[in-house]
Amino acid sequence: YAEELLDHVQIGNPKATLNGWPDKVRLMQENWIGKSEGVRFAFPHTIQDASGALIGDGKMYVFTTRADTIMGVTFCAVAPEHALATHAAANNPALAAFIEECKTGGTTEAELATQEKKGMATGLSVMHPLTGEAVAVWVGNYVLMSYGDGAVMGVPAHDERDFAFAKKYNLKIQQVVAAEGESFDLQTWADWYGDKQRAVCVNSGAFDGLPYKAAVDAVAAQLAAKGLGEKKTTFRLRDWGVSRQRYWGTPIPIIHCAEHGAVPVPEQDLPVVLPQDCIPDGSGNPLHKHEGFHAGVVCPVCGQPARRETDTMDTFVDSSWYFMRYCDPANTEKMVADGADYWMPMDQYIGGIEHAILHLMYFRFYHKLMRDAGLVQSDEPATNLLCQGMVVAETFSRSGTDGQTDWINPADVELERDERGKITGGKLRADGSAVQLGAVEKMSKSKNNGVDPQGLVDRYGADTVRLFSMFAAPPDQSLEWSDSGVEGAFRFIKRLWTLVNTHIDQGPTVVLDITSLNDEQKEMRRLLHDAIAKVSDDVSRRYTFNTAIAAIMELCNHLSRFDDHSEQGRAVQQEACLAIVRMLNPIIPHVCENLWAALGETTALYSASWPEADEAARKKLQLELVIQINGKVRGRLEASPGIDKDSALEQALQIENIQRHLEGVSIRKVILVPDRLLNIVVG
RNA sequence: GCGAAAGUGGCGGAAUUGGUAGACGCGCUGGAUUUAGGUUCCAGUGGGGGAACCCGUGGGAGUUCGAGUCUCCCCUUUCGCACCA
Repeated sequence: YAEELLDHVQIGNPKATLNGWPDKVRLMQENWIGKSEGVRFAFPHTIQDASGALIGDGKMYVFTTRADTIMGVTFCAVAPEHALATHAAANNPALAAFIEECKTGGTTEAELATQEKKGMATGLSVMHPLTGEAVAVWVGNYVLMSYGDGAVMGVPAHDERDFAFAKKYNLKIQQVVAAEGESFDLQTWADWYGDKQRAVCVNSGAFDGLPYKAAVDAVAAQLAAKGLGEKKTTFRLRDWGVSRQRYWGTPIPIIHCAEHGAVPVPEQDLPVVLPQDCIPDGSGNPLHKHEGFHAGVVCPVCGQPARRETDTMDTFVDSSWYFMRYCDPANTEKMVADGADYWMPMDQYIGGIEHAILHLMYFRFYHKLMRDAGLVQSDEPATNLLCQGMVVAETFSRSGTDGQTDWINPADVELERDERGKITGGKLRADGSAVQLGAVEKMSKSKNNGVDPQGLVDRYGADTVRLFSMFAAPPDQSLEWSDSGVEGAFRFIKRLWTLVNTHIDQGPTVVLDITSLNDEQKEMRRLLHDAIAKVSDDVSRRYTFNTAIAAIMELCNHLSRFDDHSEQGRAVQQEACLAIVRMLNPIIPHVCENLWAALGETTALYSASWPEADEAARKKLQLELVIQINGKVRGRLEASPGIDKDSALEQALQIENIQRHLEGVSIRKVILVPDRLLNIVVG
């Protein structure tokens, strides 16, 4: 499935269907799948093992993306675990010791990054597939058994790692690729040596003059003619071993019989259920030692006593399709039923970035597997993906009595600020002692900077905590926790409550008659319907709930200044209040349900429709045109929408400040951005 | 080492298609109310300057009438991968 997993997720691939996924995740999956197109070919040899058989049938296979440089091969390197390495080490204690050293080498990131490229000659040689020359085989600590065939061709002139290796061990460096305007220097590596784009073959006989792609094709054709190789696509993605020696996983329904081997549990005996009394003691496979799990188990074929499979499945197996059970919760007969056809693929999946290449790869793979088993109709499990950010908070510390750092919870700290308001440190609430301000970090037990939302829910209510969480940052960014930010959210809710109730206290309103409104009332409605349009777009398309809330706050600020107690003025207020309550309902539902009823509505708020922007109401009566001179703002003027360049310029020239800036210079050009700005270019 | 993203006031963040940088909120300053604290309300709040104005989106170049936004180089931070032939 590697190819299909790549095609559907790859950015820019015509077959891609996951365009609603973040680019970051798509790229991570692409790199993880690691598709690499090249040539797999063999170096023939006559090396025999102890029994006299040819090792690998006399062929040492390698994989390369640079077949065009095949005439520059001056050595080969194999992984320490390679059969040829093992063979050579049998009579070579120094080599055996080197191989052991490679195996014990560190595998941490830091160790790998600094680890030196090391090797040792095996004394063996293989034959170059095209020239027939002998090529020495080395063991290299940088060659991975798990990728390709565990062996590589060494072309030091055109691979940076091979170059370093050849320098270190005095191996021959043979230039076989040239680039226009560059000269090759045996002493120092230059980036162009390995650049496919600029490469043209030289010193390569029949291939001379060919650019990269043509040379690869020609080399592959020659190798194929000799029966030694062909073009091949290699993937970094490997098989998924689903079994685990764990108690807590889905049992694998297999019975092991001494005579018949691994036999599937008959369907009528499914499901195999985990024993409830198994207590893992940390040693060995817990189910293997649990006799009750095997009691009475017989081979389905011969009926003789047998034992169950004791490995369980990786929990990633379960998380790869659990969500489809929600589509048909009452169905007890099938793995998935008709509901999955209706609901899948899911429109929006939300999860942390930490799942980018584990769960999110497994569940895509498993979905394709289920599709090919006829269980689901779709190709992919989720159309859109949102990776939410983490919650972070400031850290506070002080030195403890024994010299170690004590981390103080932010809830116990009184902040100290300088006159600008910058936080400089803090004091412990309990005893007033100074604490040191640290970095803003992911909430954790070790840094003691976690905040319990329950305490805030008790104090301010769930709506306040919800509002702050949505307002503090866009959902895909990390959210910095701030107690004063929570208080700000609480203040807004109180202001909203006062705003709506002040309106309600003035009594019932009449039906809005938009034809009879004055300019101020029209302007208030324009602000309202602009806000509805923005909030609708933010919530449904952009998922920027923080800016949606900001737009509603702004609208509330305008509405509290709209002091119109006329019948139609109050009708406008009623329209605005009802729209605000509906827009805020998903975020602060408890408050909104109350306000909705108080505004005189008798149906439930959750069944009310989302407000729609009235485009006619959004037309501006007057607008402010910014006047720039050479791109700098020098004035503004009140204008009617659709004002043309000439009349805008004419009016702009009346402005005193504009006149001053035009003294002694001539106008070269005038640019009008309709209804926004006028730029006068002078020189 | 490779790949990706980001860098905007004191802070979280806004600026959606190259068109008024700093929306909204926090914090801070001043004022009103209050016995006081808290709450609430009003005004101010990027920097410099008396003002006109100048400077300002990590640094440096460039494209453009116009750049936070586009291009190139550099710096820093964060994330991902790990010798991938």
